[in-house]
Amino acid sequence: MTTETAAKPVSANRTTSLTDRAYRALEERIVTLDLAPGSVLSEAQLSEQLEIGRTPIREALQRLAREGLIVILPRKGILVSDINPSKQLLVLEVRREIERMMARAGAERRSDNERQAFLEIAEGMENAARDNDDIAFLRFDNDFNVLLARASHNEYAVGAINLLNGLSRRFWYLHYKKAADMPLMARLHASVAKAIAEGDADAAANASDALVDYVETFTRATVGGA
Amino acid sequence: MTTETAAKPVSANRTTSLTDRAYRALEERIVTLDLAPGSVLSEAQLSEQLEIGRTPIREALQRLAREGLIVILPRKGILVSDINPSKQLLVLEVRREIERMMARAGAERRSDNERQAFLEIAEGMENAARDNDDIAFLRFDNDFNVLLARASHNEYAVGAINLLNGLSRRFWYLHYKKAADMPLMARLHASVAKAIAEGDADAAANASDALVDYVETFTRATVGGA
DNA sequence: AACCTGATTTTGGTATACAATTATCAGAGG
DNA sequence: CCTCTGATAATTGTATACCAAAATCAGGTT
Repeated sequence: MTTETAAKPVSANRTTSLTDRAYRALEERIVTLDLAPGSVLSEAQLSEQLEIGRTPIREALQRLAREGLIVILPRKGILVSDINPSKQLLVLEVRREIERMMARAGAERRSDNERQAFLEIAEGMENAARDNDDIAFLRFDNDFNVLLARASHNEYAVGAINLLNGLSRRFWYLHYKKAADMPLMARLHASVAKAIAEGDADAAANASDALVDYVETFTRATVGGA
Repeated sequence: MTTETAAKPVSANRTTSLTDRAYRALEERIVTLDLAPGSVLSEAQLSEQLEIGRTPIREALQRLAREGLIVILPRKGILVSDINPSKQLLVLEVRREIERMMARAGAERRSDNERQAFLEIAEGMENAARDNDDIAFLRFDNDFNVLLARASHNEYAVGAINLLNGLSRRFWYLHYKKAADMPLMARLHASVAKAIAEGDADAAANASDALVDYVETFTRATVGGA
């Protein structure tokens, strides 16, 4: 019963498949622009680089293609998709709906533990805004996304939002340094977290909309600036 | 003109990959309950049945798993997921948001051709309601979904809704004969199509909500009835 | 310049083999 | 009878070699 594998000494994980590892490695490299938009990839090349067979590579690539991070041109090649602000607005159009729904669901369905975690994130976000602490903000932002996914108690909403996360994260990674008002974003996040903690679904929905409003304004600004 | 396999039309297969064909075949069999919930599948068995190698079968299965139609138990097997009304309500919770958004977007962005097509579907739906014509309703329902996906001009919304279509269609296939009020559903569809054709985004959103309201009521009824 | 032509590269797909894990089942022992 | 044990089978995960189809490109020919 108590198969307590206390130590995993050798290689880190037998628990994750090579497909998952390939997916995560490639997603990270694309989102952080290490693999720039327009880059040409090939299964054989990636298989050699990552020291993983073609089968897991293929499966990881198909998932990335579904998420819009790469484009597979049959019998021609694979290329990293370009960053398109107008498409980014379409992504936001969908994110707005799902995030509002998740905020509502979180406010109505969060557990006691989750309520406490939202409060801590709200506090952390307000501190990050006050101290202008980028690192803290990024950490709490990630925590917030994970927590909201869990607290919504809707696996299908999580699946839908995960489909969009890659493109969103990449756009953010490219542009946030330029013109993003981090303290404002942190405060907007704090509002959502607080409303969810308080169980006020309407307030959570409005706060979520306000957050997406700002992100959309920011995104539109990059279109005009281009 | 080379190898004449009498039973198989070899015609249109040049354009679709075997992965797609396997996906479509399996999705159809699962949605129509030909592969019943709880059925145990295996890659080797499917590969033999469909006369397709394991690679395309695997890729199709991973897509089906993402959509929640099957569950892959690593190194154990694959089984067709069960039909769970409470999960179905979670699916609807997400569908409601995306469909409303697509209805809005369709009203604002439909082309002239699409506007005309929506009008034809609205008329067809009203006729189907009047004549109590199930077949016509199913046909127009499919046309409507395809058209709305196109007219929304948002590929990411389409991707998100496609994730949910399998589970929705299966639930519908199982239950619609029992208690669904087809004429009412047809009229609700007609309202959405009409509002989109008229370019009235708010009316389209309200009509979409009304449609999902009915589907949700119907779904809840199956929970109580079970 | 325009047009073949063949080599090369790429993904799509098949077949096979092996590894890791789990289920199954026969049989021994109580 | 029941329970434990160990061998065996079954299943997915992964690697690899190979072929097919299609796109690309570099020459060569006209």
